Amino acid sequence: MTGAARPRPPTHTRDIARAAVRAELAHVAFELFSRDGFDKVTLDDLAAAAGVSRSTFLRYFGTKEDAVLAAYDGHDRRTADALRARPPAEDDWTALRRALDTVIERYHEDPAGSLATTRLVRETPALCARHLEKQHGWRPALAEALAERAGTPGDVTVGHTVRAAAALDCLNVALDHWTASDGRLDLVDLLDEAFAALTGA
Amino acid sequence: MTGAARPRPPTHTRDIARAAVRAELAHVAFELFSRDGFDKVTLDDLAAAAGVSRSTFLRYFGTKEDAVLAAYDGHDRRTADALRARPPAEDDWTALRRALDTVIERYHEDPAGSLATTRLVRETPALCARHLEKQHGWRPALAEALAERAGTPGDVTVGHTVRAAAALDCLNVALDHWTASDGRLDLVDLLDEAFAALTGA
DNA sequence: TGCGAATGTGACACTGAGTGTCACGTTAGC
DNA sequence: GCTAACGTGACACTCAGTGTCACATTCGCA
Repeated sequence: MTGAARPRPPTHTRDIARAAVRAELAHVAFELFSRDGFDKVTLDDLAAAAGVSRSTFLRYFGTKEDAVLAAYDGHDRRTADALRARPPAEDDWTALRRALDTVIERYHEDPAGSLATTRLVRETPALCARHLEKQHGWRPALAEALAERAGTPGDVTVGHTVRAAAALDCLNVALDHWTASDGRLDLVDLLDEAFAALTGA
Repeated sequence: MTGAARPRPPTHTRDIARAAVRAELAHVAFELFSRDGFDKVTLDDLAAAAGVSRSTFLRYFGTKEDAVLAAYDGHDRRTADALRARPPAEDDWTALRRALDTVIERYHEDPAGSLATTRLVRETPALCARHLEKQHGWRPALAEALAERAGTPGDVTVGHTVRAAAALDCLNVALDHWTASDGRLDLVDLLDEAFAALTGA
């Protein structure tokens, strides 16, 4: 019965400030990584460039990789929510394809920035690996959303998981080609093509 | 014109000995990891347990993770070869499914060992991540094999890549369920179910 | 307005992974 | 037997990531 149970204080001021600092740190980090290469930049470099201590930087981002990959935070929840919002009668593939529009949106909002980020991630083995790992974590959320759509929440079948995974593959492959084309190819077309290759083959 | 161009000396004795040492090191490492947990075991522990120096251990396996994941070496090449060996008329899905029998075989040869390895990998974030990364590297080889089957070697389409990726997902999801069932469920059935969820949905 | 607690930050020490280098001993080829 | 290549061990080094501590600021509350 101590005052331990206070997860959210009355004021959100701190949280807002914290988010702003986080964004600024991510920005500085991205600039350095792009200029010098991810591996060449040390945590000390980042801290110095951002004007904070190494400790502080690591408090905002647990790892060097996270400073870049934070850009993808929330994609899983948003996609899962979009999936749940699709008409219940819609088949899984269509629902997944439409849910991914939520992700694609972000790329259309800032094509140049998205392209630069994607390119950095794909070209840096450490980032690529960590991104793969994080994205792998999206799978359960999507599979669960599919199970809910099927009217059996909590009962995630092999099928739900496989389809969720395949949909993420489609996204990745489409992004690979989009990046390789320097953003000239249409992301929507690429994603449609990827899904088509899956459903009708 | 110096004697630099001699990639393979007359005798293979060294290579054979090297492979044996490598296998022994992997075995010792696996025992330690299983007993104490991957993260608790340091490179010094491994070296001491194997009776070699830390340097030597790192020469055989570039990273701690590789000492475990070396078990999967060659799976990509074998699967791609199996894919190329399938009848040209066979559709991609069937060919992929059959090619994965090559991988499944290994699990039937030593179910207990495979189960232990798979479990260790899935339960250890660092191993899971590294495995994901390595397996991601199989994709191009499989996609290229599909392109060759299509009579267009070198021309890897979005479809080839997506189907290769999806097939690997099927393998992973099937293995997840197999591991979760302590090896009681049939791996072949699980893999069939995964592919079925993909092709007919 | 002032007090106390929580919180953000910096400084520091520490562990452990991975890299590179060098010297030594063994082994293989001639 | 001589020589060159190779495997190994012993270091030293960099850097990521963790944990701890003290200090300062800020917020909640009286």
